[in-house]
Amino acid sequence: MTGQIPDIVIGRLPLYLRALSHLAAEGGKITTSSHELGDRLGISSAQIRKDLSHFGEFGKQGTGYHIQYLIDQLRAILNLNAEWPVALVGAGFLGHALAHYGGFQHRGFRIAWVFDNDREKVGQQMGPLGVQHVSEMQETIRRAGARVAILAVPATAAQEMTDLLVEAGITAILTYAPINLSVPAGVHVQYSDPVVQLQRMTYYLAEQLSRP
Amino acid sequence: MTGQIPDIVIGRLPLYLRALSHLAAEGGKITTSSHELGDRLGISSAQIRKDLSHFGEFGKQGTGYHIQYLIDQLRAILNLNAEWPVALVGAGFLGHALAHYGGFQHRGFRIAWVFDNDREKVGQQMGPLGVQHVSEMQETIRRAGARVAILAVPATAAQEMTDLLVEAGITAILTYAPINLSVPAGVHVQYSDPVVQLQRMTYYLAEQLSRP
DNA sequence: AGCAACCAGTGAAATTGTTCACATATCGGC
DNA sequence: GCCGATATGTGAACAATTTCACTGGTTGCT
Repeated sequence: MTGQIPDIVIGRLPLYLRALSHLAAEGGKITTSSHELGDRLGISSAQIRKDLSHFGEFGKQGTGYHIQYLIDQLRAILNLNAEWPVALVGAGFLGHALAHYGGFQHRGFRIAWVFDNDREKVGQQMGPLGVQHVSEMQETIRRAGARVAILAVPATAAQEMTDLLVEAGITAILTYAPINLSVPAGVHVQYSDPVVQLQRMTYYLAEQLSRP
Repeated sequence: MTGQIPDIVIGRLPLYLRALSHLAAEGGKITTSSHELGDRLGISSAQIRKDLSHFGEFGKQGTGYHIQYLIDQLRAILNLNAEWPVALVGAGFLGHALAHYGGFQHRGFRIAWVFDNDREKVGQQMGPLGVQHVSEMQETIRRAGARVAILAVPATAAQEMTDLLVEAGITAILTYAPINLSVPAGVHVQYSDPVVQLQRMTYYLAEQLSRP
C-alpha cells in the first residue's frame, strides 16, 4: 500500500483533485466512480483505482468514491491543507498575469511577495501586493520560512535567481524561463515553456503548413 | 529506425532542441556529445542516443554530434522550418503576457491574431497586434488555414472556445485554463495549469508548512 | 603507425508503468 | 431476503521505457 510512490502517480493526483473539485462544484452528486473520473480525464478507471490504492482505500464497492471525502484525502496527501505562501520573482507581463490570477485561492497557494530587480518597478502595486526589490528577497523568504517560488524572469536571469532562492530555503520552483535549471538534490522544479509545449504538437501536424 | 515513435520520445525532442540552441548560442563549440547534452538536461546519455536513433544516425563515433546539423534535423522532424501562425484566444493579463513574449520568434511560432469576447477590448493594441472579436475568429482561422492556438481564457469559456477552434480547423491547442478539454481524435492538447504544477511538488514538502 | 581516449548506435536485460480480470462488497428494487 | 447491477482493490499479465554493456568507428597524441 504505502512504500515508495512513483512520481508519475503523484503527478496525476492534482488532476484527480481538480476533476473532483469540478464535480463538487457542479453539485448534484455526492459520489463518483473511477469510471466517471476516468472518462473526464481521459484516463483508464483501472489506473485511477491503482493510483489511489497507493495511499489507502478511499472508495466503497458498489458505490464508488464520496467526492468530498476523496477531495479531503487528496488535499491531505498533497499537503494542501495549509496555504503555501509563494514568492513570485519577476514583475513583467507574466508576473502581472500570475499576480492577478485568481486560481491560486482555495487550491493551496497564495502569492505572498513579488520581487523584481528593476528599481523602477519597486513599490508598484500588483493586485494586492507591492513589488519589492530582489535585494530583499532572501531575507524575506528566510524570515517567512517560505518553500515555494515561481520564476517569471528572462532566461538570462533564471539561474542566478534560482541560486538565490535555493540558498534562502526555497525547495519547490515553478519556472517559466526557457532554460534548464541546475539545482541541488532535494529541490523540485517544474518547467513551463510554452514553446516547448507547442513544439510537442507540431510533430503530429505533418501535412500542409500554413499560409502567411 | 522509423516506425511508430512513442509520444514520450517526441516530447523530449524540443528539450534537446532547446539545449542545442543554447550550446550554439554560447558558441565555442561545433560539436557536442550525448553525454554533455544529458548532463545539461538531467537525462542519461543512453536515452538521448536511443531517442535520436528513432529518426536516423546523426552523430559520429568518437566525435559526437555536430550541433548545428542536429538542430536542423530536429527542426525538420518537428516541422519547425516554417513559422506556424498562432491564434491567441483571450486578451486578459495572460494574453498580454503571451502577446508580448519574445520567445516565440526563431522557435517556430508567431502570434498572428488575438481574439477576445469583450467588445471593450476589441481594437486595443497588444504589442504589434490589434484585438479582434471572437465572432471573427473562425473565419480568420479558416481563411489562413491556421492549425495552432493558445487558449488563455477563464475555465468557464474554455470548452466553448475549444469547440469553435476545432470546428475552424485548429488541431493543436495549448491551454492555460484549469480544466480538461474534450476534443475529437486527431486534435492535440497541451495543458499548463500553474496550480497543478505547484501541487505536484508539495507532496514532497512534507515537513513544516509555513508561517503567515 | 600505434595507442589511448572518446563516443555513437543498438540488441538484450532490467525496470517501470498500465491494463486485465476477478473476488468481493454494496445498493436498490421487489 | 434475494437478485442484478454496480464498483472497488488487487495480484498477475502485459506493455512500455530505460539502462546496460558491447561493438566498432574516430580523433589526437606520441
